Amino acid sequence: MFLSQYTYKVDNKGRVSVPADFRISINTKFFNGIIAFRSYKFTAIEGLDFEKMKKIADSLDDLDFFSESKNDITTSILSDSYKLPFDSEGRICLPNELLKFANIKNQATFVGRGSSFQIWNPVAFKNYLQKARSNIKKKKLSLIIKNRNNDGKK
Amino acid sequence: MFLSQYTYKVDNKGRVSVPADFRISINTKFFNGIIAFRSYKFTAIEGLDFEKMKKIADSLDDLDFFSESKNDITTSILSDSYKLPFDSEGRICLPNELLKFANIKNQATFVGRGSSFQIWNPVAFKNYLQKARSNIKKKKLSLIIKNRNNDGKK
DNA sequence: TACTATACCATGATATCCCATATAATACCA
DNA sequence: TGGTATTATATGGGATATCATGGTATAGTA
Repeated sequence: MFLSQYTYKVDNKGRVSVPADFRISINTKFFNGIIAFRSYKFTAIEGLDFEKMKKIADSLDDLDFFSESKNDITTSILSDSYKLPFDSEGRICLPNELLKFANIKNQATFVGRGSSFQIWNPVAFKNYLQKARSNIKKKKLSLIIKNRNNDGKK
Repeated sequence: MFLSQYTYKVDNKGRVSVPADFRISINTKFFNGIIAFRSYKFTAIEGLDFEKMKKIADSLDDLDFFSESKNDITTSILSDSYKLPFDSEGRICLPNELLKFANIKNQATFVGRGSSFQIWNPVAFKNYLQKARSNIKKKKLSLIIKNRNNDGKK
């Protein structure tokens, strides 16, 4: 499980160390590295392991070359994804297209999200985190939701 | 699994390098190359390996023998498909008929789609990708996928 | 013979591997 | 508990191999 946050340097080759703690959570049976793609909600990079991406791909793949609706999704998820292998030091090399999208330059923040993680511009993430916290305080939504989930739903 | 996109040059003989990353995903047990045919939904070329083509052929074979439309599909897929072998450098030679159909001239973009891939005119694909992205944002399809993933599969 | 297609060889750019070092975390020992 | 040794981890740079691409040669074909 991916937890907490780590901020590391991005060198001039685009290389970043993946947090050692994240690496032990990554299933490297099929591919020794991670899959990365643009987030749909945030200006950040989504990261997960090969196994999880394969599940997503399989659910998209009904070997149906004639279906219309799934084509947009398949294209924008799978064609926009990158296989990023670890080097012997546990680093990955982030492609320019992703760096630009997430506005990452010299530093990157790895953010744990349970079964996946994100890679942010450190400042952007700090801002987002602050906003998220104050939202929670204002509305105290987190508790309400949790309670509703515990009793109300099956 | 075929992921991400690669844009390569097409030389005056019609030769293109198949992305190295795609090559390792291609099952070359039965045929050292790919199968290519016209896409039905896009102005692009569909690509897959021999094994997957065999699965498609088998699944078509199981369909109703007397259904007109399915016979048409079977005929047009199987008779319009090309076996394109790799040369020693991992290139294929795209037939003129496919190049013309997909409007490919000097450059071609290989697009990963999980268990298969497509070959596009780079500009045409860029336009389509942009459209697909905005469609997803509009309709919030990303959520639909996530949900399908969680409960849909056993 | 002319034309096409396939096999073979060459090269430059880029990404990957490998080694070196610093710093932080941990273990060990007094 | 305090201090030192040892390991793990992040980071940097240079060497190496891979890969895309161009060209030439050979075989097949009409």
